Amino acid sequence: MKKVSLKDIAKKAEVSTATVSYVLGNKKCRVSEATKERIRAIAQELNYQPNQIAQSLKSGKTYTIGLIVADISNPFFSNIARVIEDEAAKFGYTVIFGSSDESAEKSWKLIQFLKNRQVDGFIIVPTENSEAQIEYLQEQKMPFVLLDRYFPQLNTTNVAINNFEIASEMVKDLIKTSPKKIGMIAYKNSLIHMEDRIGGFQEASKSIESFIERVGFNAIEAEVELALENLLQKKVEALFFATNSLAVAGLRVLQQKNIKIPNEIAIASFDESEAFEFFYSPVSYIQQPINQMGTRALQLLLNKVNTPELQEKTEILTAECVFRKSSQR
Amino acid sequence: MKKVSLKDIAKKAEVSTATVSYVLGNKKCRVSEATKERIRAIAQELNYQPNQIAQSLKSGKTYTIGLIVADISNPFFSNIARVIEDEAAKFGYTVIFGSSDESAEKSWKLIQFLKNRQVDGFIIVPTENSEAQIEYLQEQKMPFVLLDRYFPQLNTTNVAINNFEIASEMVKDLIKTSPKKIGMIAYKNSLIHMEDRIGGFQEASKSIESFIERVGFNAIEAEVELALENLLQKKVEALFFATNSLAVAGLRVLQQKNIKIPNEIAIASFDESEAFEFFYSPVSYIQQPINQMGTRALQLLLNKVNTPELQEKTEILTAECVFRKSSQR
DNA sequence: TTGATTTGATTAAACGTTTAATCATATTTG
DNA sequence: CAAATATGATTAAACGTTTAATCAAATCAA
Repeated sequence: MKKVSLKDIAKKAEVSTATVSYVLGNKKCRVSEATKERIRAIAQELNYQPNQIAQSLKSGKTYTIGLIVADISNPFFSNIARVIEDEAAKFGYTVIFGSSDESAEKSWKLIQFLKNRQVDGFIIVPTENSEAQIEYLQEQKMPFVLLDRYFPQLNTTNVAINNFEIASEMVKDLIKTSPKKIGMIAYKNSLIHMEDRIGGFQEASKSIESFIERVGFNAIEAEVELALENLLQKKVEALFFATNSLAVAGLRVLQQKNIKIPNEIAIASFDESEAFEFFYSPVSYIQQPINQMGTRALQLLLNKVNTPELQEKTEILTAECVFRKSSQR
Repeated sequence: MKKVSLKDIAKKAEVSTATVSYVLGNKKCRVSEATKERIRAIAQELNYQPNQIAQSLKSGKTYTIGLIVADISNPFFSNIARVIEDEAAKFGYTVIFGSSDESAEKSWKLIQFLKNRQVDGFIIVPTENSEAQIEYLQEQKMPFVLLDRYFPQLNTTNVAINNFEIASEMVKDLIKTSPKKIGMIAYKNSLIHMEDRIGGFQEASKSIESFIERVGFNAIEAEVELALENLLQKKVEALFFATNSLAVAGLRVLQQKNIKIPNEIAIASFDESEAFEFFYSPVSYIQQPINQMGTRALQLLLNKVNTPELQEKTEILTAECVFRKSSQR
């Protein structure tokens, strides 16, 4: 069952492919109504579907965008992917995605890969040390939007949240019962979102003793356990997790060590997780505006795709604190 | 910064585009080493990247596969997507995905959409009433593999799990302390995976009184609450959830109604969820072999893509029961 | 009636590749 | 030394579209 092309329709209708193209493309052109009808009927009959590859080659547009996230299996990113997918579909765009695993090398491979596939633009959650990749895209005049994180020294279009302020707000709540020591578990990641979360933590806890433990991306379980043990030795009375993955790993350890939350230690976390609500002491968390993040990123990208010389801008959306029992001593 | 094409390299190297194509494509051909070197150097210098769109148009292959899941934001599917993505990348394939939301209409739109984008094949988690779509793909000789569910009456290649047996095993464990009544909450979905889970439940609980409540996909929260209330009225002493989403909604209600698990009611669920482990009485669940499901589906698809007349086959992988406290009375 | 305009459609080139067929030139063979 | 072969490269068509340029015939105006 060969694919039906314009040529097939043209042959059957005894006209040129150009005529068929004009008619099916609804271009303004001079073709008699009779011929139009005939062509449309035949197209319908043969169930003609235009070959987008050929269209893309001609037009230089693929109506495809590349989405690079840290890890599509992380609910935060899969939820954002879902939003972007839905929003893109509204405008006739398809989404191709890839996971960088926070590795600049993988990220570069993905960029090359997707660029060869001629995506019209990128939405990228950048990894550490990927500045050069971003600058490369700029040189190539390839439209893109950075999401979740960005590089302050680079003039790019970004969609992010008020990490510093919201972390500070959450931590202030965490220490409102005046503990003497507080701890934070964050990733070993120098990107702005992480630094801002840490900055907010420090700002809010500057009046008391604070400790920060940072773990790598690889052996989260083991490293978080170690980090937590260090903090327990310091006798922290409150604990702030920089992401949901860290919190879940942390909860596991806390539960296992049978530490009473919030009485012995009050806790709160960034991001959401289904686990938070069912932990015996429901976990306070910072809710990111995922829908907005996805739709804005896509909107800004499409703007750039359609208007190349647009000014770069950074959009900072506001997250919200959801207070539950885990932080109320 | 226009894109560099074979033509640009050819001009600079003062040879024909054909020669450049042969050299960069590493085809066996008769070109002197000197020329080869010159061409390769220029390609490197100009940072030539082949235009995959043009290649695809010529070859009829896009090295792209379409993945249609029920909902990419559901961890079960995003995890599978991740596995498929990684596996596909190994073979130089890209994944384009879409969420059907269990709607045959959306599924059809996605199939059309992806087909126009000339994907080489599909991995589809089919929705109810999409048999015609599947048959259409067969007529079109479009390679595809069905995942998670399939239509027994259609001769297709499928990757699924032993839903009946594993559900039966879990339910048998659930009733080993001889409760008199057991309930199940399932989706209103006539597809085989759901029917088999229900079948396994019935088979295992045939010696006692059993009740089945089925809820729609839309207002899960409200419907699950209603279903649960019905079952509570029947005074069931054990409860089996057909999926993680149903279980999470159910746990919410159970927690709110302050029902003691497992003492008042023993529970177990299909699928995993981060919530299960942190529920005060960790939830027993059926763990699906997600890695295998993804890799096998992709493998079978690539086999079909490369060997069109391959025989259809159904691969049934085995899930495992993970017993925790919630089912031990 | 002649020239200008409108109408309905075709031609041909282009997008960036791939690849069979062909063609000079150089080298080997008998 | 002529014929056969090997070497290094080019030509041209094709994939399925789009679209500017062109063309022939019919209609109109003067």
